[in-house]
Amino acid sequence: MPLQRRERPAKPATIKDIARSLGVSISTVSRAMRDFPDVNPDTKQAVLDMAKQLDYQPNQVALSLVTRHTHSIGVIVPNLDYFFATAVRGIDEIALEAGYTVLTCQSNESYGREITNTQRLLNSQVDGLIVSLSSATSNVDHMRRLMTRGVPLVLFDRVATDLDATKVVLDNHDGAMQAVNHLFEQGCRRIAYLAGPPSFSISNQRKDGYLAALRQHGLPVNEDLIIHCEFDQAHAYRATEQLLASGQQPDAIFTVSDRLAIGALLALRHRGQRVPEDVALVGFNDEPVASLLTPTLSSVSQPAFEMGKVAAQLFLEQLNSESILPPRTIVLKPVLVVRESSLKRRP
Amino acid sequence: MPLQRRERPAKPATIKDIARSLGVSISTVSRAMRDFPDVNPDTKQAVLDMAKQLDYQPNQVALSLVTRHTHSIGVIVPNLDYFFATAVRGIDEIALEAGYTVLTCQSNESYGREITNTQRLLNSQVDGLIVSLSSATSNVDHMRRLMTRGVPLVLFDRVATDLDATKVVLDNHDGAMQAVNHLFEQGCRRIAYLAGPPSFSISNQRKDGYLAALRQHGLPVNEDLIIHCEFDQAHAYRATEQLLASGQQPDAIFTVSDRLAIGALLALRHRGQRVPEDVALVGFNDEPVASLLTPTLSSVSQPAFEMGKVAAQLFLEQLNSESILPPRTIVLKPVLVVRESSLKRRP
DNA sequence: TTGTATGCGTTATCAG
DNA sequence: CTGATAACGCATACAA
Repeated sequence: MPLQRRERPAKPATIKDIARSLGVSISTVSRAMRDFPDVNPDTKQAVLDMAKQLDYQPNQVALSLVTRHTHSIGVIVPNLDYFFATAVRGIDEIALEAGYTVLTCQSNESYGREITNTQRLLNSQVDGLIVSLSSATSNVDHMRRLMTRGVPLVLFDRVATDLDATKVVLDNHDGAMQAVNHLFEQGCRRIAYLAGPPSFSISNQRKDGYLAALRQHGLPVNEDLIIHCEFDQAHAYRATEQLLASGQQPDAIFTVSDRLAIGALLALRHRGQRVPEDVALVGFNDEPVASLLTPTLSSVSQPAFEMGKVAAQLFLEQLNSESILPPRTIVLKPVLVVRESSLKRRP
Repeated sequence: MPLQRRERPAKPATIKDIARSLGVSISTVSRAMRDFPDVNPDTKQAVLDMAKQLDYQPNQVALSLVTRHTHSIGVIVPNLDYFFATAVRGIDEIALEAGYTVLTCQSNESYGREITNTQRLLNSQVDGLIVSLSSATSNVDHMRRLMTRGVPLVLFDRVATDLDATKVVLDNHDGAMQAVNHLFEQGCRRIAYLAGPPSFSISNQRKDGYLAALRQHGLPVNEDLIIHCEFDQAHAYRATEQLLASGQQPDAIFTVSDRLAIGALLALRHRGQRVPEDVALVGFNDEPVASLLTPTLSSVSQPAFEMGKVAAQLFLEQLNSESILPPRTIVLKPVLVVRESSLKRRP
């Protein structure tokens, strides 16, 4: 006895089917469907009825082949953590109301995957790309090629300095300065910086801000208080332990992300250091978890949602322009959110 | 003086361009590109060279129009929180190695958006859909229509009971029982259940497990200890306050998600209730935040990544089958992770 | 081994 | 108001 198997249903109806069963030409159907002026109301109604009856759905692929655009935006992000998930929502928001569909891919912090994703999205004929680079990406020739080919492109957050493209970024320098200034005001003088990988541009911009703030307050720069580590909690934990074990006792740690701050917090706790009494702590990103930690974590807040929205707006602007617009960079301002982890003095 | 404007670059090269500049026919080019057996090695090399020289990229849209499939999978999720972001990574993992691209859309817990997304993805000719339903979705006719049209479909996590489709779900009943059993063993006898909206099937399955566990232990069911609220922290906070104010003092709260558990935890803390001494707490999802709370949160862990992978596998299986496979449901088992918030007794 | 012709579903141009 | 027909970029059956 054969397995229960339902049959494949009939192929989807096309305008051709509508035309045939109505005895009119396909061009008439095409026009009727698209609400053209010069079409007999009766035939139009008949077409619409038949379309409904046959459950007609326009084939976007065929349409794209003709019009050469798909009304879709390719988005490539390194991962879908809180920050990027929020930014993607921002992109989605704007895209949706403009009638665009957002196709999101994760590069998983891999250069190879970023290239694959770029290739695939492009072959799928997305109308352009909004990209945040993977941490492993140092060579941006693949992005450069896009621009050469005239593909609309907007980079956000993780951008390449040596690429002359439209960008949306955070003022990382300023964010770091806010954090360090705050720590200074709290009486901290030996402020450590827990950084990401040395190749990571965002991390370096924040480092510059950190250094600038130290200079501004006449504090010496102690290279031993600047630690680089991979971008996850476990590495931050080890890096912090190392820092404490080295005898370089800091009285504050500023980290390049909340995730690293969490690693640092756990290490501090493990070593019996009180936060903020012994060591104050400030993170970056202001993820929801910040307010749930004990102590609650001070953090530099990024307008992730806004960032996504702006990126999408710039993208659409570029798309709708006749000529290629000269690249520009929008810089958004971060805001320091002070919580318990850095409050040594009550005001 | 006119604005600086670069010109639009030339249109992308097609096989036709290659053919013309080589003086061969397009079919020869087509065959050479795809490594067909019967093509002269010399011409083949010439084609490949020219393709590189012209920076030829195959037009996926045109190809799709012919082959009737796009090698892409549409994914619709209610949001991109930790659970879904992880599940999407799982889908991505499997899809990538099978040569498929994943196009992710968020319904934002909106029924309307879910329909729009379905429509758009379908018109983009994705080869099928992997969907987790929005919380606002009660009518699943749009999914039913997909199935009628023979569109491969896999539902995961948030599925519809009245839809005979292929599904990947968690054994929610079992997860809830594990949680309540554990609380019972810890000496809790007045165990409250903080539920999601009454229409929410996952919430109800967990409720059934909760009730079953109570029965199993001979505990009475107290309807006042079952509270429904919206799916966010703020509502959970209010609901918990209400529960405490009502005089129905529970000695444990089991919540339908970690997010609700956090709301409950904050409310308990605010009311001066100690966790776990006065009220034990167990959440659901085991998000990373669980181990960062104070006290650390016991939670029922879902294999989100695995769930995504299985969903993608079932999807591909369906896609590669000649006939339409009879729908089946894969049930994954949750694991209770015990942490401080529910440990009244040290073993 | 290579070329020709046709079709995928739709829009657009040009005649009726 | 309506109908042919070419075109979009590619694959493929059929010829040569």
